[in-house]
Amino acid sequence: MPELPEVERIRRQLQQSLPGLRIREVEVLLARVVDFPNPEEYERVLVGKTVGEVKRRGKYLLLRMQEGGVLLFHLGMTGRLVVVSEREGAPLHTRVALRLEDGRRLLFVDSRTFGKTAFLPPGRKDLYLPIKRLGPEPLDPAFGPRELAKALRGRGPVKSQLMDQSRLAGLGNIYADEVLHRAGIHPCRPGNSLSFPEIRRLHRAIREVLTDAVNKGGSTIRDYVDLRGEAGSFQEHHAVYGRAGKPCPRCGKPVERTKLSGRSTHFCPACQR
DNA sequence: ACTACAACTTGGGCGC
DNA sequence: TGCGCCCAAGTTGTAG
Repeated sequence: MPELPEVERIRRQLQQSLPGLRIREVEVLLARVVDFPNPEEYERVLVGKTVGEVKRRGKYLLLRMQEGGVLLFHLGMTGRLVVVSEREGAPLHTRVALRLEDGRRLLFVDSRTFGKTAFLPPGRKDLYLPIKRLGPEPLDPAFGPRELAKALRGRGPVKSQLMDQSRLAGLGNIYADEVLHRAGIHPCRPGNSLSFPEIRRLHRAIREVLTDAVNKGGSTIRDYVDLRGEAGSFQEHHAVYGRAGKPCPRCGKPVERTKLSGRSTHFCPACQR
């Protein structure tokens, strides 16, 4: 589920509660969620480390350790991070548990197990290819229409290009649909067919939708909750995603749903050209 | 180098 | 109630 706004929400909450805390114990409950190194080494190497700054890159959460190295999480479709007090039990589908020095535990919970975690040793962030391959950050001030134009090279559908993490980091199925609606661009348009004014509109739409979504706590379709267990509210503002057959908020015509490279795609046939 | 699709996995919702 | 089918916020690997 979690796309850039949801991950950013969680990042901010982690940044408020974790830095300065030491990890006392690490328990991997499902080995295959650990991408690197092997689960035993992951457990061993994290014990005694102190959490520093919490960063985000695309949909990845990066917990810098003060001693060096980075603890990484990708939430996949249903992944959650939860902080529980000393006496609270771990929820169903807890995959990794980190006990902190204040007694609380940081839990990685994921029913579908598409999520991943890894520990990247100091100075070895480049060894983790998924991160190395990520495209630019859409909310980075340096990301302008020119950078977007670069991401939209080639004649594939613009929506697929927006979701391609190596072209642009952070957009998934929900926000790709929402952004294209706000810009008035049809999801099936070849990326390289967009005029520069259209690119500027799309660039603006990306910044506006993502910023707005972060401020509204992200979108909760089914599973997403933030660190405190609270759902987002941006789904109430979706113009097209999940609204097939309902009126387009701009023109009132029914929103259509189709399939584009295997993903359900929502758009207004009247507003999006 | 493209695009399309299956695979990974669990669970919810729907029709019968 | 239950079974079977379809669907789901993501990524990766393979086939064409």
